[in-house]
Amino acid sequence: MRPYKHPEIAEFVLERVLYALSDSIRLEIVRHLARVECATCGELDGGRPKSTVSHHFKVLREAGLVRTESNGTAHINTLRHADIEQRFPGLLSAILAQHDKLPARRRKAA
Amino acid sequence: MRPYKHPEIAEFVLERVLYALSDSIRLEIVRHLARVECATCGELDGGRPKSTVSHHFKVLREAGLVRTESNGTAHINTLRHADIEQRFPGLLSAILAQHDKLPARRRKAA
DNA sequence: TCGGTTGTTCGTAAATATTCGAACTATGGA
DNA sequence: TCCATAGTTCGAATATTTACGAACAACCGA
Repeated sequence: MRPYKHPEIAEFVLERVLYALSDSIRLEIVRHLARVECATCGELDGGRPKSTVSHHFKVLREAGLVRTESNGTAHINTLRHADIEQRFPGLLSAILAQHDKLPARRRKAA
Repeated sequence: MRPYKHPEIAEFVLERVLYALSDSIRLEIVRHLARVECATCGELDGGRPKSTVSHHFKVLREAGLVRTESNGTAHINTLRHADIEQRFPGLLSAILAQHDKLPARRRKAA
């Protein structure tokens, strides 16, 4: 019994994906998942309340960006990188690449 | 005197761009502009009230996706394709390409 | 079985977005 | 000058999102 419904690739909707990624918290989660391959929700909460994080994961799941699977008491999240790539080639790569090439954002020291 | 403020390339914010494109009306406008190169607001209103369309153009302008310039009484809109490409390489192409390769969406006949 | 851990769901309050009519601005032509 | 055209801005109603505490469910170990 799987409590999560993940959309199939054919069901992905571009607007929904873009919307999911238009939130800084969710975009950060996706970037993190792109680096670590998989992680529990707790590892990605950024100190926010569980219910808030759960909401964002739900949005990401329903967009097709994240797959969540139960593993004991923890829930393992993975980025559906290949699925998104198949449906929207180049999209996720462009978004993730953008992050890497923003060197001046956190630099505050002169 | 130019009544519009267009952000510079360095001011583009990914989340804002994604958000602007996460709305079907705005995405449609962008797709249209990608095809025709330039168009007035009226040509892109889809029969909606002017104030509604004006709002969506404002969102697109502030995200950096569209440039609007007055030309007589009409306002000419152009997609800032090169600017977006420079800041977020591959992003807009991926989004626009997606539209072209969706052959099964409107096919309902067996 | 009792707890502790992990995350979901519910309910509600606050913030944001969307829509659209109405009034307004700017431009160009008769 | 007067009028029509093309869009913007304002204001208000509606809808959607977000945030988060509280209650709940599933799982595991002792």
